[in-house]
Amino acid sequence: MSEQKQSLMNLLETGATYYLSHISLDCVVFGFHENQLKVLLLKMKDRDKWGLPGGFVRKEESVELAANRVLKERTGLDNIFLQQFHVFSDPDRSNNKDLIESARKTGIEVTEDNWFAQRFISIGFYALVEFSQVKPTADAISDDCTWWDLQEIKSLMLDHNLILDKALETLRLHLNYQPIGYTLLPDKFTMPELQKLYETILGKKLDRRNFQRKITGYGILKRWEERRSGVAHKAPYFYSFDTEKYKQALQEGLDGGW
Amino acid sequence: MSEQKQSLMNLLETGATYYLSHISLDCVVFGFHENQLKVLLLKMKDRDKWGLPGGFVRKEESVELAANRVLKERTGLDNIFLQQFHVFSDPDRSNNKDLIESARKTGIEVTEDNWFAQRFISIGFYALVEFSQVKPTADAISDDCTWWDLQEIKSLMLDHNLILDKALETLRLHLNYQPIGYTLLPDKFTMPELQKLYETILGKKLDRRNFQRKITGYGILKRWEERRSGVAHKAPYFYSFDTEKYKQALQEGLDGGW
DNA sequence: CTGTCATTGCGTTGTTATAACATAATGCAA
DNA sequence: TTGCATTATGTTATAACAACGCAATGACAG
Repeated sequence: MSEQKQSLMNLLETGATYYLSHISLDCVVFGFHENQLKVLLLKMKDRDKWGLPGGFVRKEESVELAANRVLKERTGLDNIFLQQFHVFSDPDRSNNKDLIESARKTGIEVTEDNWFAQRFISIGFYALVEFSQVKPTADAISDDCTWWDLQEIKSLMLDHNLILDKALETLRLHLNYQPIGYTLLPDKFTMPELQKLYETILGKKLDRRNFQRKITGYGILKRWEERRSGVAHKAPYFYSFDTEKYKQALQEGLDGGW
Repeated sequence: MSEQKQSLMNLLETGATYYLSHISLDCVVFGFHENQLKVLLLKMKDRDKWGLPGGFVRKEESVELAANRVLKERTGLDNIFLQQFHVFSDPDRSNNKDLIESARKTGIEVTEDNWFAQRFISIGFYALVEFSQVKPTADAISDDCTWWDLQEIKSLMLDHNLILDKALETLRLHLNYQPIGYTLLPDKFTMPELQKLYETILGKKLDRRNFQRKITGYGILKRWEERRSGVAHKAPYFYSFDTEKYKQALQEGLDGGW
């Protein structure tokens, strides 16, 4: 028996003992690569359906801890920037039809009375991670785990499209009073890269010069003498976030809006 | 046996059959009266502890529906403006010590294995209601249900202070891109009353004239010819919300910040 | 009836933030 | 060397905002 199949059977048998019933969580993991906003998705076993990485809450942990644990398994990363944003609880959102179907494809029948087949209320989290640091790893009910361009994502399993939309909406709102980027970009980045990140999240173009003025006005950036070379055209400066002031801004909040 | 005691025993016996396990909800109900922001609280039976109105989620309903149901029982109101804002899930936040203690005071022993004694994850909602319309009604584990001035609220049961603080924080943020007042004020109100509401929520003074310009600029108010009379000093105009444009503003969002 | 006074309604001004546009500098490529 | 796309920095017009002035009002005291 494959390791994955073993792990799934294990979940089905012991789920009820280790996890809280009725409660699940789903994570919208945002990354940024090649000037594109990416989302980490899992492909359901032997099916064409994709879905968000998710999991369950152990009997002794908080939902935040659970989300961290789940994402550690999917990305290899610790201490991910995580934010819960909504609870999805439509009674018809899931009897886990999709998950049960995927289990069946693995050769495991899930009965109606199984812990896995119950109604789940899902707590939505969004995560902002550094693309290059992530090692996408599938879970017990999935074949594949990869990044998707936000624009290319079509129909997802269950209500995951709804969850994704709500996550993006929330992220856009948070942009108005929170600095964003520290967890999404590499240590050193250029102004055009940071701007592109904002433009991608907001889904609209911004003026280069006004963007620069505004973002530097927050005082959370420090500029290096060094410039990016190798690419064509005038070399842009490298920037990094001033972690001290960044964290301060996270707590105290910014003012402006976009 | 009292009706309340009967209802509590009923809950303890049938809770597991009708409600989802591990999931509860708590509501921070805001009202506005005599230029004060009020919060609806319940007094735990025969104890000095007060707490937020809360409840559980029936097996076939969404958490939003559950919150509406609970608040209908506590306030007599339907169609309350409700907003979920956070999930509280610290594993130590509650083994329902306070509720069990209150049940004991009623003369009911709750055993460790009872449905009531399990760990609960609570979904926080805030509600904005019209003070005068509310008929505060205690529940099975409480003695009393009344409005409290926000400033006078001291130590609450469990983590309810945390929940209250988070609700207020969220409300303040929402003020930046949502019109507020339609559900908190009577049909007709004056500009100073509306301003006082904003000032109370924000916890700071605003300039009369700038406030008027900004709020009328949203185009969600209509002014009556009529003025408030009887009170001393110059009579202020009455205003009402233009429900059409108000709802539109709720959906599309406002821009400014306070 | 009359003057007082706190409050309301409407208006003005100076400052700051924002949007839109201009110009010079840079570094690779032809 | 020149062309060109891109970056860095600067300027200007407009809109938003904060701070303040002043006349009108209406209950109240005398």
